[in-house]
Amino acid sequence: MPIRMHDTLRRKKVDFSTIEAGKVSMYVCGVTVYDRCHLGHARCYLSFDLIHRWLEQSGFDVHYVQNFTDIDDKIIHRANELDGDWKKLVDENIETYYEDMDALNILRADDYPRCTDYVDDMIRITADLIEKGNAYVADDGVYFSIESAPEKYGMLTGQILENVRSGAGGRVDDTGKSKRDHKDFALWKAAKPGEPTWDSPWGAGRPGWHIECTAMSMDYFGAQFDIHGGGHDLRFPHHEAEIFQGECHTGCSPVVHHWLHNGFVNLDGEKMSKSLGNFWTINEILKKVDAMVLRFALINAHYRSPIDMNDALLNDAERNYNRVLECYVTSLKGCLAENNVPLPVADFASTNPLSKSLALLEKMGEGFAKAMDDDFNSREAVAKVLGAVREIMKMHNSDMDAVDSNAFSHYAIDWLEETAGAVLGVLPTREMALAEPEEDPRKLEIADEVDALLLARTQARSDKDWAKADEIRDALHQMGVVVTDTAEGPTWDLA
RNA sequence: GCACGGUUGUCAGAGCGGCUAUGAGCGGGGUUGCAGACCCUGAAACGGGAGUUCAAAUCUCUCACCGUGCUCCA
Repeated sequence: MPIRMHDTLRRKKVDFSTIEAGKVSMYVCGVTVYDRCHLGHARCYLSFDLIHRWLEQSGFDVHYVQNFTDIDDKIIHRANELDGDWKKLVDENIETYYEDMDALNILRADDYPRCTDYVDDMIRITADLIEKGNAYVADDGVYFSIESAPEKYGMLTGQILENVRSGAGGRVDDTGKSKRDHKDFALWKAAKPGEPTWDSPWGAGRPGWHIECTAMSMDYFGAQFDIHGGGHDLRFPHHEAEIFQGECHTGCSPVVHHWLHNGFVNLDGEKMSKSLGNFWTINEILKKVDAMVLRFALINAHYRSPIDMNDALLNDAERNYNRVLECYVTSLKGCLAENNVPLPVADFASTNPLSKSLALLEKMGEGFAKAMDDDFNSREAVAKVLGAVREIMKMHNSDMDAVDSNAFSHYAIDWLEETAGAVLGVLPTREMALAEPEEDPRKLEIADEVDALLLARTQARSDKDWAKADEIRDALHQMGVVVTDTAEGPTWDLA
């Protein structure tokens, strides 16, 4: 079954086909490194991580390129607010970018080009566009002329040339004064005092934002490539500008065969933005929430739909994630020996519960693949994993004989590692899963006191002195300790 | 104004022509002194109107409402 994906340009799901059989060229717009990454970046690169993983899992050899925009107005402004050293600012933020993404178990792209390494290419492409009559030199830079290719306007977003708001009023940037038309966009910005500059045939200056991605993607992939991704907000004008540049420069139409855009993150129903003060950096949120729980929460939604991030969503994710984890650990502990016993044939109609269960899990596995094939529907895929977890736990809790239990545990581990592990990326390593959790120092401090109280409570319970037992439990609550009674006796943890 | 997307039970949110998911919540049961956790089980929805069809949450038209973009943005 072919993979289907939603192409922004064609505005529908299409069967995925590659330029070269078995290989995928994928370019995703990276971050402008003027600050730490926030939740929105996490969502974007997580979306494409899932796409990356599923394409690999489906047998494609994926060449994944993601850039860093390391020169731009915001970087210059931010550096000037600090010590003026934009290179230092850029390096620091690239460093923390990797830290944040690694924490979220996002697989590295194959290449992370920086746009300042591509200024020569951008100059070459700009010169070619001028020669072809698609761009013109003005007082303060070089601009792409929309009028030279009006048929390409609004391809991604359906903007109609006449309707785009006229006037460039309100631009923070004071370049753009000598544009012939307000819709034209800068390919090269003439030098301004105090800014980093590069030499060019049009004098000193620096490249425009849009031309970067064209230069870098073409360097890796040539005139055409399979997938171009990015945040929903980049469709206009950034990606439309790329279509103008790339297609006019190469003469290829299309340059990009599949346009993929991920949805945004809202916070408590409001758009996440700095002006509203509801910006969460990944770094901040990971102080409160386990990275795998955050990952689980973010993939538990289709990549194109907006996510409303709130505590309920995170609590939900935590509960479900722990369920998956528990199932994995139980299965790992269930493997007592090498598996050399064949499992029974999977059969829904069988009276053997193991055989029936295997049939169910097989079907869940197929459902998982079907969900991912259908425009990378990770939410549906997560649902299949949770369904399988329920089934696996049911079997673990049933009275299988030791041989079956061992064989089933091996099967369950394979199932989970292929889906929740390799594709969804939410399983820890086997070693980490089996490792005893490190004791919280706060817990050790009060352990003796708590144990003494629990002992008294156990005594009270066996005396059926419920009032006293509950009194002790309340006292423990006051200390921030939660008691849970199990068949093996009471256990406790910090709230 | 233009464009794109959406409106499904209490909530979140899949479903893309013939049973409807999943999770939380709620009801019943089990386990439990109780609570929690866990397990089993149940009820409950397709924005309004029209059309196509043997059959519509699903396709078409229409109305209403919501979100996002049109400016640097993942």
